[in-house]
Amino acid sequence: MDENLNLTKKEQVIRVAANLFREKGYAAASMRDLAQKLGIEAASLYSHIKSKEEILQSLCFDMAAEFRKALENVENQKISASEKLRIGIIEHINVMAKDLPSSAVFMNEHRHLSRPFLNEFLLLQINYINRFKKIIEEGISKGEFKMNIDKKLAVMTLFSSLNWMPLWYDDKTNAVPTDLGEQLADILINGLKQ
Amino acid sequence: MDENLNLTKKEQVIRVAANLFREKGYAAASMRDLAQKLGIEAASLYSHIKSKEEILQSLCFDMAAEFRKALENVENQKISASEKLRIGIIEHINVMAKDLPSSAVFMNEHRHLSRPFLNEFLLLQINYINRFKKIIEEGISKGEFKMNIDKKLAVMTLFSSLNWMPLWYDDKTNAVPTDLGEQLADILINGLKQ
DNA sequence: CCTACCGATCGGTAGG
DNA sequence: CCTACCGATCGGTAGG
Repeated sequence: MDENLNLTKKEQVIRVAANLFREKGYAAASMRDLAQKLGIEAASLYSHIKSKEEILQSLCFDMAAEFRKALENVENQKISASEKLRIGIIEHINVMAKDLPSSAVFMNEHRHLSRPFLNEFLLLQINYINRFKKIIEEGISKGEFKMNIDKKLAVMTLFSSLNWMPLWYDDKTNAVPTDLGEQLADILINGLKQ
Repeated sequence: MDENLNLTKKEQVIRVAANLFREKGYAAASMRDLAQKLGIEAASLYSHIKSKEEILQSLCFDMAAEFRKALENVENQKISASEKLRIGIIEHINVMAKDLPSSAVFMNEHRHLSRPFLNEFLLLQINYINRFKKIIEEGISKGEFKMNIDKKLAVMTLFSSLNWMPLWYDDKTNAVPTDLGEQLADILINGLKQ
């Protein structure tokens, strides 16, 4: 079944939960489903985790931390805005590709976080988006990007493409993550047009 | 509360349900929630609808039909592929803007359809995506678009941007739908670069 | 459209 | 990690 690798039992629970939450959605996935996939009784889950929501919190905030870390390495480099955008996209996609189920949960299920965790999560997300927006603004002010772009639309287009990827990307048939990132950056920066 | 307009009671139920499903997700939204928003008892809902899922089916398949209809008007025009793509995007966004809650449900909640409805829905969706893919392929073969584009990536980028829009678009602060469509088409076709 | 209610399932706990 | 179980809530029906 699932490889043990070097994961603690708690990590295994969270890993299997990520797959389940992605598949059925958080609300529709029951702890009994999760227990069954792990080969134990539902009550036994609670020796490893405090609650169903604790799992969701781990998944959402751990992914958020990964994304933030990856972007930090990009922002302070002395390169053009297009280059920053390109590398930022590649890094984001690489983070997702390392854990597609968690990425899908991060994107689609975070709304089931309870307060105050939901608010905290949304703040992190807005902050991350704004950092990409600044890169786009830098590109505009330096004359690399067109002046008349709708910045909000541009950044939401970028994020939509990035976040949707875990829903259709397949390791087996698609390009390796870095190539995919390169191509996505190329489409957004240079367009489809010849 | 909610305007009556000229809607039948069933249509009112479905309309309020769209808002509720968008807000909480289909699985987490209860029929008691829905009844409360309508000012009636949960049991009374069943004089108007057969089941919770019937509502989801209406929402998903009605939106699907709207999208298909809009695209048909575009495909057979004798215009360039870029023009078809541009108009196709604008039409898609106009359909969504007419009913943002249903659009959000269409995008995010269709996976809760039971079989065989889920399969039927997915076929419609794949068909629709393929029709956009053909426009992109036409653009490539006619030399309008770059030859070395990853067609699947291009079409998924397009769809991600389109489908994500109901989650952030706000009638009050954002551009009118047609302008938004124009700008999105411009970003995808011409890119951000100066 | 209501009251009254059903069986099923939910997340979680007690105690070992 | 298990058995046994809890109160709450779910979608839905019967009968008016």
